[in-house]
Amino acid sequence: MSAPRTESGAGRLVAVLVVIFRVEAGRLQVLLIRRSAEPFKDSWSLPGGRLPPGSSLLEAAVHRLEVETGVSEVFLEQLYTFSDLDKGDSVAAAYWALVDRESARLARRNEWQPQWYDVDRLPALAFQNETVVQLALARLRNKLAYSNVAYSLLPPEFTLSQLQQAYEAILSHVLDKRNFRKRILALGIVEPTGRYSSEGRHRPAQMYRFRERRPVVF
Amino acid sequence: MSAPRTESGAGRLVAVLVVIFRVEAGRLQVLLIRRSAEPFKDSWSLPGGRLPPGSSLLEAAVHRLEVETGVSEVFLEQLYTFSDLDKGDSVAAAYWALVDRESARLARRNEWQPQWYDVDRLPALAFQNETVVQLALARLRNKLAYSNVAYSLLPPEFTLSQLQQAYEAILSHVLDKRNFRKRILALGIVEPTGRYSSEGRHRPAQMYRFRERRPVVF
DNA sequence: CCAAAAGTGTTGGCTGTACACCCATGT
DNA sequence: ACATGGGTGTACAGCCAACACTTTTGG
Repeated sequence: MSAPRTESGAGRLVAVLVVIFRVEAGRLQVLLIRRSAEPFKDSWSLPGGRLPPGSSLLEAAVHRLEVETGVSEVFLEQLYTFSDLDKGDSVAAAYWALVDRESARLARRNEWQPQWYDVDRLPALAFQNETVVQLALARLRNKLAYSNVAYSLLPPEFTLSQLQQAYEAILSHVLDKRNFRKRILALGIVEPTGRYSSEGRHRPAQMYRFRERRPVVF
Repeated sequence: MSAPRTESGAGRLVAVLVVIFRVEAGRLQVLLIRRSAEPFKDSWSLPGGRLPPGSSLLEAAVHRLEVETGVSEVFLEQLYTFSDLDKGDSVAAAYWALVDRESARLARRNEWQPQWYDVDRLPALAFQNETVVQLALARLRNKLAYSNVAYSLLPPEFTLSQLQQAYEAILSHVLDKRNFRKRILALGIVEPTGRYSSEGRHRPAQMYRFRERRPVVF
């Protein structure tokens, strides 16, 4: 049957995890927390928690993201649901999100000590959270090519060079400037705002914004 | 936290659904069953059931597929996990699979009356199973282009015309014969067996097999 | 005038698409 | 002989990758 039978017996423990990425100083980073409970107490893991009764998976993921970073209107998508991350009998629905380093601010006062880590220099993680991160990273790299996911990685206005730097950080290889601009402009995911970045000791740069601040796939 | 706390209180009900496709007589079909329990008793739905204690999601999906069709070595992949298919507090992990009409044989004696339905002529479904089917269909169409998913839709040996017919049934539009053959051969997902189909009142056709009988993505 | 980043075009290869005819077989 | 499906090639267009110099500004 496609749904629960009304019957007795405890169900499964359902957890929700969120892989939260940002780009900082040309590095792709993931948000990790220190576990405050057993098992794996004090080791690093992805933020997450038990799915509260009455809450949908998405609501729980949004809430967790908001608790950790303070942001909510960002790209957030289901990644995969795992049932064998630990030896217990639990099911973990993983989500992934992209946040802008300026608007995402970690709650410093948290009992778990949230920290950003470069994806290519992760510490040892609880359960098999490295698997989850790797899967999220693969999805991210994949979606970069044919969607506007990056919209929530950058501030509302940005230069094409900044966008390119974000792409390079994610893909971890350099891109040709002219081809990058051609491709992005041809995709039509951004448009010029008419304003110019003045923050250089250099030539001012045209600023752009994403046409859509929600997921669009091509 | 990324996993269960050891604590009291019942968890969630976790269900596993499977969207099983086949191609029959040029039509793409989905397997449906009649619900034998409330709610939605006697209406059609996707095969599924509660995730048994101690079982992983994949094991449960494999098992369900095997119960319904008798096959197990086929393409089977996680689709999406829903938490709002019904008004209850359950979570449903959906999988999708492709089976060959020759080897998949429905268990006739089931209390639920499994039946194949054309995807474009579904009856009213319980919960929001139409959503699930539509999502699975989108994934299937998408994956056709850059993977060998079709490997479990056809018998071990088949002609390129049969393969093309399967593609056309899934995409629901006709394909150019020469371009199709060029593309499939260039992808390298199939190879000639050297044998010839003799089942025509027509010219015998070269038979092919898939190089890999497990998912390969390009 | 120097350093630093912005901005800009062309070419060649590859890939995908459109399109029509002949062949082998069975009846 | 005819009906049925099997099998094949070419030409054009769009896309992607490689590649280097000039401009603007601040110091």
